[in-house]
Amino acid sequence: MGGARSALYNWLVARRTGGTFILRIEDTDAERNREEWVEGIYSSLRWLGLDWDELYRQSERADLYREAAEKLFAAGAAYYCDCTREDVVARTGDQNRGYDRFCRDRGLEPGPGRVLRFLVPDEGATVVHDLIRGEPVFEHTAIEDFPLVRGNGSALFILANVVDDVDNRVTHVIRGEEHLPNTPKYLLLWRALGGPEEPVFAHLPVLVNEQRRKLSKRRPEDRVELELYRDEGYLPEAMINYLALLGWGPGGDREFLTLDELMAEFRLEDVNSSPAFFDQKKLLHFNQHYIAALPPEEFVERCRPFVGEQADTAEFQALAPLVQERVKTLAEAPGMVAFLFTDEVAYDEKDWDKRVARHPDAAALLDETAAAFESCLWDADTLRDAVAEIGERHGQGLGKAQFPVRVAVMGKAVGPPLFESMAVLGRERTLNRLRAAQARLGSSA
RNA sequence: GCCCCCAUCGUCUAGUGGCCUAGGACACCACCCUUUCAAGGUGGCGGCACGGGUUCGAAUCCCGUUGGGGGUGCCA
Repeated sequence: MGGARSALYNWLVARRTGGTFILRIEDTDAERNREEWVEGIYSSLRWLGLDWDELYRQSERADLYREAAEKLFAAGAAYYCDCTREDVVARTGDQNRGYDRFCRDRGLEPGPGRVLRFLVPDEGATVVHDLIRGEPVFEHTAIEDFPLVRGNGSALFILANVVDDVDNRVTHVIRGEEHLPNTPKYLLLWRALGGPEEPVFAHLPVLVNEQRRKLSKRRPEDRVELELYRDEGYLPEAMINYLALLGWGPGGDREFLTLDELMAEFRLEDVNSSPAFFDQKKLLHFNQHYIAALPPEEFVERCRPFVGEQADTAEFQALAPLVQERVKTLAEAPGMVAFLFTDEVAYDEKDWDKRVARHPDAAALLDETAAAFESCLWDADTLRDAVAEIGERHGQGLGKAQFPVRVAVMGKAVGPPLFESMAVLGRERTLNRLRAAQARLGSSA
């Protein structure tokens, strides 16, 4: 989720400035990389509609990184080190102290198991120019001699990133705030590599959960995978809109913006600097709004993965507008229209019990309604008037009187408007269901 | 521990020294509408963390305190 928000902001900046949006797969750690995760990135980005101009994987550029490492070592900007984590902790007595520079002057040559470390200057400080955070200063004494290359010869992420960013002439580094502490290292490396004009940085506020902790894949309840939302029937435009608002606002009282509007109005300089809670409830509200705003034909189209081929029927089409304003996700659509696609109504037993079995006049209501429906005109208004009149005879308002009919025809007490639904269902099927309900009620009584 | 970041209703935000007795949205509550459920409408609840400055005037600028978060990996 955080990555998607970062991607969106990057995409927005690239598109509005005529820049190039580069998708780079940072898979330098072969052991942790999984092909399905990479596929997940592609499909999620495509789902959101964030198209990329260039694509490459760092795992294909190892030669470039090796070359840069050799150059750094030759120039004395980096040195080899054979200390293990345990060695360092044993010497410093501190789990979180960072590397103690033990190997700086040992003159180690490259070799298996030896990491290449960047030699951070003892003096001075590095200033980060950040569009969102101003100019944080990092004293070099507080920066450890960080590793660039693993003992197995592969590049770590910071080396790969700087090499690629120099190579790509990257102008904007827009990423999560958790990377801010890496930035002085990035800058030191950039300069050591003789990079051209430095990029401008924008460190976005992190996305947090209810406990105000950074959203994490490790915590399933954080629900950070986009696929989860796609599969539950969230609309990408709702997700985009909501994500854009996490850390940024268009000013004034507007909240609903299309991708095009975002592109026109988004400014990195206006991004907030404090963490934002990813509120699934508000996302749901956005989704509901976007579903209701869909043209009915498109709603039907988008429901197909959830409703199946039956989504194409004229009955579903006819009811679509009434369904749209009653669902918050596309996944709820089947429950709304299932009654259209069956001959045998599946009763919700609770509703049947409460609204039919224990309804004082259910039997009479069902009988009279069935009789009236035999020959009346078949449109929603007529059907409503008929039931209203029958209800009146029993001293009941339409709100109460419709329940036995509703449960008989649709199987449950909640759903799309009854009379419109019956109009779509047709006389024969409606009558069959009323009779089935009469029989069921009679046999249980 | 050390480094860095952050601080307006519960949440996301508007607000960039006077337009603020702080506006909107989500959530929540009430009422209206109503064929269920929704949607919609109206109203309500609720906030500038605290303390010092600067200024005629501060939510807005400065300092400090407190609180929260991130980093501190041969992960990214």
